[in-house]
Amino acid sequence: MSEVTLRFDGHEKKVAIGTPFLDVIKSLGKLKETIAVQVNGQPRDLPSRVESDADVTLITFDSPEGKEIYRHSSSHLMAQAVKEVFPSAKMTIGPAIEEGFYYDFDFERPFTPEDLDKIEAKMTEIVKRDLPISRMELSKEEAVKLFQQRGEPYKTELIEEIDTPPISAYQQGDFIDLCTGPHVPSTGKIKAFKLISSAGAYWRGSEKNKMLQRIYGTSFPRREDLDAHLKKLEEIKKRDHRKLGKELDLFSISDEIGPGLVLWHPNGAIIRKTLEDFWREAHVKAGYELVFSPHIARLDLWKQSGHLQFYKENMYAPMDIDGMPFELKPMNCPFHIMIYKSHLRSYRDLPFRWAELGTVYRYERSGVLHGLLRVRGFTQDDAHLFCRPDQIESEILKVLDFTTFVLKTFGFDSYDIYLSTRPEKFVGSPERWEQATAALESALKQKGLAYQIDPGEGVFYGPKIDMKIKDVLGRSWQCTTIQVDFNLPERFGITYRGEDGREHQPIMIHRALMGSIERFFGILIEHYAGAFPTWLSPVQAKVLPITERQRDYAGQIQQRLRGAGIRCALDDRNEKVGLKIREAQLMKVPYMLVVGDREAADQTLSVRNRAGESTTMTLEELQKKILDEIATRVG
RNA sequence: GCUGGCGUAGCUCAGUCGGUAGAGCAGCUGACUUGUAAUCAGCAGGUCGGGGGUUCAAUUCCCUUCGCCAGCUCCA
Repeated sequence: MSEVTLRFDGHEKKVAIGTPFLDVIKSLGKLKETIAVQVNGQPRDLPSRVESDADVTLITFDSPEGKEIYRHSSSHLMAQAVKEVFPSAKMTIGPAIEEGFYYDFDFERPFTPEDLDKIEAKMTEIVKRDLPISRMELSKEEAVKLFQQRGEPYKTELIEEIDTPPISAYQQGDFIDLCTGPHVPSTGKIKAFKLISSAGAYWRGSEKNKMLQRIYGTSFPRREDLDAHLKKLEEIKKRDHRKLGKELDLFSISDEIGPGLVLWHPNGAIIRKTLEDFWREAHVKAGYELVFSPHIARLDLWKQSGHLQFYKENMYAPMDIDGMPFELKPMNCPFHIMIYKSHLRSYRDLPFRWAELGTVYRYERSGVLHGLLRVRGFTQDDAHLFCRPDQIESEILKVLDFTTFVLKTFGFDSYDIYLSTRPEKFVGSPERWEQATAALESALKQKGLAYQIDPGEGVFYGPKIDMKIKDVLGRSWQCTTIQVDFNLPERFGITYRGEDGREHQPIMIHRALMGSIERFFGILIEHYAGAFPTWLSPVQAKVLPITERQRDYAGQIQQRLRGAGIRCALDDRNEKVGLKIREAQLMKVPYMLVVGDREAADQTLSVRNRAGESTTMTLEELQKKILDEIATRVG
């Protein structure tokens, strides 16, 4: 029998051709954690056999590939269980996703939580059977026949579209699913799993197709990892900005006003005001100028901008004013362009950086509205830069610096960045696209920011950089977008007088850092779990006198702190201090200032923070501490 | 928009297999003068999301409409 050499990371091993990788891994003592192998870069099942000399990497759950395989095998396990419990369910597709997996079934009714329990119990049983999972390869005809026999029409539809034979399928017990693999070697490998939810989903994601029943689940090799994940889901629930928004009295959305329209209560409004002040001040410091624009404009403006053509489905019906149609604005850009157009512009003037907290209204389908994260009226932290083509790169560099500064202020320092390039339908010349895309890319590189290219995902009018921030729970949120626009300058015919005395067309860059104030606020609520840093907290300190005897002293403290610019409240009700503390704590007030006879006598404060730690300090010390936290925006 | 679920007091939630509803918290009133996450007592509070239908009778059953939630799709 001939031998070949397998090269593992750091060592080699000679094995006989035809040996299953399973045996090789077993001999290395790594069978337990190994899910599959990569042979010369190709993922393979453990039961597959050694064919030739090769570089072999062990795939474990710790790698993204490992997770994918593990979850995909989990989805097969679930599908097998569903077929055993509900034989009439037709299988469709069931991939691994970010934090788990799902499988879509065509079933006569939605699955209930009780169904999920039954399915989960069946999964446990199948895991106990520890069925070997084996790969089979079939011709297209064989595959179609097989799944026809098994009564799986969706599978045969999928097979019909595959034109790279052979077609592979995986079998465990008498369950067979169409799949490219690889998979874990047996059902017993799936250790800890949980079915999370079920909901409708369209066949192939199109609402024209039949609604299928999707079951979401997740799985881990170790029980404690599953528990940690479930705990995180709990934590996410607890942080839901809609729940905290109500509890902390930050905002509301009223039926009587309409869906997707936000009321900012005083507690939310003061946070917004603080955010906006910070935003404006930072922009002025970064060389922007502030502008304002109206909420409606003549329909003709939107015709000229092209919004009426390209953005119609997000715009509201026009209103009639003195026989003239006007339109509620879905964007701010045309207004800023009109500011540009109000003068003759010279190349010496460029770039212009005009920023506006511009409130826009967009029609969103009712099913997509979601708290503050998806609304119909919102304020963009918008800016438009008008520059010469040779200034694109330096402007983008500045925007990137500025963005990271702004986001860091809120503790967002980890991003996923996407560079979207020219789509199939586009305006402007390919050369311009190339130039602008290169400028964006070069700026990202100079800043040392890691990014991914999203080919063809640019907007029709120009390439863009999108940044997703990662919150404290590791969830990502799309906020920042930086878009080059060749279209609007063209449509509005804006120009500047060049060095050569001729008219040139400026480049326009749209950018929003937070995206929208509403959405960003929603993200912040969840990010901070409602416990805002001192500079943002609606109430920064609350004086809690123990009895009526300390009323005067408490009042003086409040006045002093208020006078220093600190948002300080006073709870002088005839209540026990335990209750006052409880309420202030639930409202997540950063500093609770307990004053009793002792403090009044010593002219001190018993300062309790949100963590429940108390220290005694003087008013001066506390004031300095709070002012310092406000100034540095930490704490 | 689609599919499913839900809508009962300011909030969180019970309940009625059809006979017009109940708790805790919040609110109000009173007592208590209080030491680091809930003092006690009393009172009041709901055309059971809106409209229509079936019925002697609807919060309950049916239809419709609005809104919310989850998912799909789409996006700041």
